[in-house]
Formats: sequence, structure tokens, C-alpha cells
Amino acid sequence: MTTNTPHQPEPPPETSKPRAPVKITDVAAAAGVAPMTVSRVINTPDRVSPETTAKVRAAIEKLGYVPNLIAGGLSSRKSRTVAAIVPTIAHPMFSGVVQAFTDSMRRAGYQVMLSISGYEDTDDETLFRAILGRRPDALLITGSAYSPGALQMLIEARIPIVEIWDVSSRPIDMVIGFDHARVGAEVAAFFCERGHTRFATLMASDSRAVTRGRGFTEEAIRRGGAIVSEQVMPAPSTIAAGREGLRGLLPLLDDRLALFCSSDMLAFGAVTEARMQGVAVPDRLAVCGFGNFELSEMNEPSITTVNVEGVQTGRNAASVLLRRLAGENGHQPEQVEVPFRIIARAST
Amino acid sequence: MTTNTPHQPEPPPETSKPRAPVKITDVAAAAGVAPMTVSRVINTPDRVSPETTAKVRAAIEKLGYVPNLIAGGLSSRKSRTVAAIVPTIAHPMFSGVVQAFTDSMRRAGYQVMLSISGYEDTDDETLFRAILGRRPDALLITGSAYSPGALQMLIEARIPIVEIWDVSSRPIDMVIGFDHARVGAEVAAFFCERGHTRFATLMASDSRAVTRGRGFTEEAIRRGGAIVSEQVMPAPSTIAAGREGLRGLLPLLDDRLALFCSSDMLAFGAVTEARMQGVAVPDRLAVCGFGNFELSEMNEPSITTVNVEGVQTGRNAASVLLRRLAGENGHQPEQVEVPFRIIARAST
DNA sequence: CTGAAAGCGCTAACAC
DNA sequence: GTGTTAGCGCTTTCAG
Repeated sequence: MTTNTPHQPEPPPETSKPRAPVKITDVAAAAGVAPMTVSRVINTPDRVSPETTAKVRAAIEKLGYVPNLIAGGLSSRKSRTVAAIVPTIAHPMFSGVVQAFTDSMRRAGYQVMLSISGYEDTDDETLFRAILGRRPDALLITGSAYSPGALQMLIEARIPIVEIWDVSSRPIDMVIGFDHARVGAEVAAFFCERGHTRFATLMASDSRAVTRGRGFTEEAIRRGGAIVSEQVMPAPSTIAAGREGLRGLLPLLDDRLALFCSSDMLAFGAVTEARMQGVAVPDRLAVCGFGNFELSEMNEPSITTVNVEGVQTGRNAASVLLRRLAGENGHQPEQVEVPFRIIARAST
Repeated sequence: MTTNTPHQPEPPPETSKPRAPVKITDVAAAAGVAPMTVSRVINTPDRVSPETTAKVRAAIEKLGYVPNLIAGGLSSRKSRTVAAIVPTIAHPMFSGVVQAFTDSMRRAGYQVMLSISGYEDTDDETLFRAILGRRPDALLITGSAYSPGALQMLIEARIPIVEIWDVSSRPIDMVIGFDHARVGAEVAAFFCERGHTRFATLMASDSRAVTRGRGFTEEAIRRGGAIVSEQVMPAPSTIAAGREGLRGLLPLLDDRLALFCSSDMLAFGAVTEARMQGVAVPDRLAVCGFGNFELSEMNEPSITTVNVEGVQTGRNAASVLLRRLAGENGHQPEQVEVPFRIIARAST
């Protein structure tokens, strides 16, 4: 064509380098072998002779070949990709889970697709369609209430699924978590053993937190204690909400009170506000949080809390999935209870 | 076959549902149309007649069809996937970036593959190979020192890349961040304007933090101040390190001192330890942090800090990438400075 | 508006 | 050890 083609200037061929991304046939041609041999050098090197391997490696290096795992995955029906859905990564527990999980999976050659679902139940079917459409080899989800349709999609995907955070009553496949009601009960027992009889809770409005609060009040009452206040704050938990919560408690502080907060953020806020208001901690107000953030350990006074191992949970989740993906342990459902423990500190 | 096949029991056909995952041809057959028509119903609905659309939709619904985006991506050479690499998600700044970025991208139909690189420079070429092999349509990376080989891979991938966090001197493509040295300089100016003349820094050993510290000391000296201590703590920043850092400063607190910490975690630790040691804040020791964590605002005393918008950065990063992916603004490099600002509080 | 043919880049399965 | 053939499940392209 010698006619003008205005507004569509072709890129001048200044650099002689090939513009198209290099693929396996390019490498094969450069090395003088079949594409399949290149594939073997990459995936099963021990089935290729050293000389061939060297030739192919050189070609790969020279051309800067990066294998297209998408194409490979389509062919082998393995994406070497796993999806993870968590409500948030702002919470140290979940950031620990995600960090440990992505790390473990990457070591094993898997990439993690992360989805952050938020605490409100949005349209889970749309989310799952977006995820399952990418054909992950496995799935990590955070125990939560899913719609029947969404649940159905998960089951029909026929991939290993691990639910974390909550030992739920209706496990889909594998579960790694703990019993939130029991956490609350143990904190109540902890307070009672220290002679407390008046109790209050300060909970975020997410379902697990509420469960912990319920476990707490039930056990406290069972042991003859009195619940004098049950405040619920909108999730996510903040220090500000903790401070506000404590101000709501001030009229009740004429006598000794034990407060259970659903998060260390709330607990820190409560302790800080107590200091400002001249309420003695732990003499007048004893406080226990949840999550064992660094904050609780390093604050003055240090704050009693419940430790839950996010990192360990993420690592465990990766390891049960990897085992299942490796074809071991058939389809045995696995249900791992992650231990939690109360760490007594200066605030109680 | 009537012979025994021990150890390989076939799954009994108890449920009559098809076990194989349903694909586009199944839907096409069920709806009595060509596969291509099913594809159009999903991707370009306005090019299909309402009646056909209805038939196909019904078939999709009935079979529970979830389109294989991997296959579609191979064909269309678009994965509708983007990768993000951040050093950590434990830091509120980065968790904000990741949260906002994944959210924005998901809204636009993209899934995010997350990689957490850590602060140590591990083998970046291996990491990039794992990521680029999945053919993301775009990339978000956290400005950092990459090896020449790794950089080469990024360039040859020929996809939009946005670097966040640092306005670096050698942008690969697009950049969204700020000048860390200038942050330090402005904090120094802030202190000087308040009459300070003796300064100290407490920095984490990551390169941006060090840059902020250098900016601080240079400006402080330029304005006639004296730097009496420069401590560097191993990354990541912790409250514990802040407390320890303050103890190292005690011998220097005979006179008024202004301390710049590379993170609010360090600043909170320093302020807390100061309270324990009976050092008056801000009268004897003035403290400024970095990051504007909730902690700093809600602590007593509240802590002066530098605000950087993680959420806004993540959202910006998504929007420049999406614009580029939509084919607008050609290949204009984009360099967005995210504003930062000092928030003066009770600790200064 | 709908369909048929071809092929995305790779690997499973089977030859040699 | 290495090569050949035939797809993986979708979309592009072109024809009607």
C-alpha cells in the first residue's frame, strides 16, 4: 500500500527484536527439537538427556521464554492456582492467614487469587462465578453464611475446599478453626476463677464475635455471675469504638466489673479511655480482648487476650489442601481444631 | 468387562447427574444453538435476539454452567487477571492498597493474583516467572530494587505496569507514590518551626524508611539543628522496637529532643515507653510517626504523624491500569504524586 | 442475528 | 529419549 493511512501510523521497525511473545515452538525451533521436548525440559527434566536439556535451556535463556501457564493449564486441566476468600486483610488474624497461605502455596508452585469479601453478605454467587470460572485447583474460604445457590456452586466445582476460622456445623469439605462459643466460655471461666461476679461484653456486629459473646454470657450466668451490659458495635472493630464503649459503661463502674471485648482493638480503646477517665485497671475494671495483637502485649498496662494463630491457620490450610491436591488421603474430610489460649496480662 | 478390576472400583452411578463439568457445547446442545451463540449471550448479549437469549439463559441456569475463563482467556489473549506484588499486608498502608485495589479491579471484572514478596530481596526472577507465566493483563508492583534480569522480564511482558509507594527515579511504566525524602524534610521543617534544635531518628531497615530518615536529617542540619542519634531497627517495625529505641535514647533526654520514627508502630512504642520512664511528652520528648494508623489518633496522648493514603493509592492504581487496559491514553506514561500531610497531634 | 471453521499455546497419550 | 497427533474449552474470523 502506498496510499496514505492517516491516524494509523505503523510502529517503525527500529528494534530488530521480535515483538510477538516467544512461545514453545519458537524455543523448539531455536533448539532444533520438538515442542514436546521443550515441555519436558521444563516439567520433567529427568526424562530428557543432558545434552538436549542443555540445548533447550540455552534457547530458553536466549529468547527469554516464559511458558504460558494458562495454555498449559488448559491442556493439563490443572491451573496451579488456588483462590482465597477472606472478609478483610486489615485484621492481623486474617492478614496472618493470607500471608502464610500465599507463602506456603507459592513454595509449592501455586499462585493465590485473593478475594476480599467484606463483612456484609454481598452477592456471593457472582463472586464465586468470578472465582470458579478461573478454575482454581482448590479453595480457601472463611466460614460464613453462604446462599444455597452459592453453596451448590462450591460443591459442583469438585475441588478441595478448606474453611477456616470457624468450626462450623455444616462443613463443606475440610475445616480449620475453633469453637467461638467455647472461647467466650473460657474467658468467662477465667474471670470467675479470679473472683469476678459482674460482667459486661463489648462485641463487634459480626457473627463470630456475637457467638463468642454468647458463649461468654452463658458461662458467666451458669457460674452465678451477672451480666450488666451487652454492647454491640458495628464491624470492623476500632479503637474508637472501644473508647466509646467504655464511656457507655461508666455509670456501671461503681462496682468492680469484668469486660470481654471481641477484639483487642476494642480492648485497647477501653483500657485507654479508662486511664483517661481515672478508672483503675484492673482493680475497678478488668479487661480481656481477643486476637493477641502486638498492641496488647506492648501497651501499658498490657492487656489480657485470647491468642489465635493466624499464621498457623494459614499454613495448616495450605498443607491440607496440598496433601489433597497431591492425591493423598483420598477424600477423607479433615477437621482441624486450631488451639486458642488465654494470655493473662496486667489488665486482669 | 466382566473380569474383576480390584483396587479400582468405579464410582457407582447412584446420582444420575453428569459428573463431568459442563462446558459450552453442553449448553449449546441443551439450548439447540451453536456454541458461539452461547458465547455471545455471555459476552455480547446485545448481539443476540431476545428469544435466543432466553433459551440459552435457561440452559445455563439448568446445567449450572460456569464458563471456563481460562479457555476463553487463551483464545482471546486476555486473562482478565492482574497481579499485585507487595512486601507485606501486615502494614495498614499496604493492606489498604491491596484491599482497595482488589475491590476496584473486581468491580471491573478482573481477579487479582496476590504475591507477598517480603522485605528481603529474594529471587525476584523466579517470582516474576511464576506471575508472568499466568499472563496477567497488568501488574501492580511496589517500588523496590529489582535485578536487571527481573526488570527485563517486566519490560518484555509488554503489559501495563504501575509502581506504587515510591516515586522512583527509573519508572518502568506508570508510578503512583510520593517522595520519601521530602516526607522526612517536611517533618524536620515541622519540628524546626516549633523551635526544636535537637533531633533523633528511629528507622526501620527498609530502603524507603532509610530515605525518609535521610531527608529528615539533611533538612534538620540545613536548618541548623543537631542530630544526636540515628537508630536503625530491623524491618518490619514493631511497638517493641519503638520501646527499645526509646530506652536507647534515655541518656540523651537531659535536654529537649524531637524524634522522627519511620512508622507509627515505632512512635507508639516510644511514647508508651516514655510514659513508663516518666519522660514528659511532648515537653521533654516530641514524637512524630508515619502512616497515620488508628492507634496514633486514638492513643493518649495522640501521636503526630504523616498521613499517606493507602486506599487512595490502591484505587488510583486500579484506575490508571483500567484506563490503559481500556486502550485510552495510548502509552502515555503516568506519574501520579499521592499527597501526604503531617497531622499535628498531642505528641508534638 | 447466527453458525462453521480454525486456532490460542500447551500437554496427554501414544508411537518410534 | 524423542517425536507426532490430537485435543483442552473457548473465541476470532469470516460466511451466510
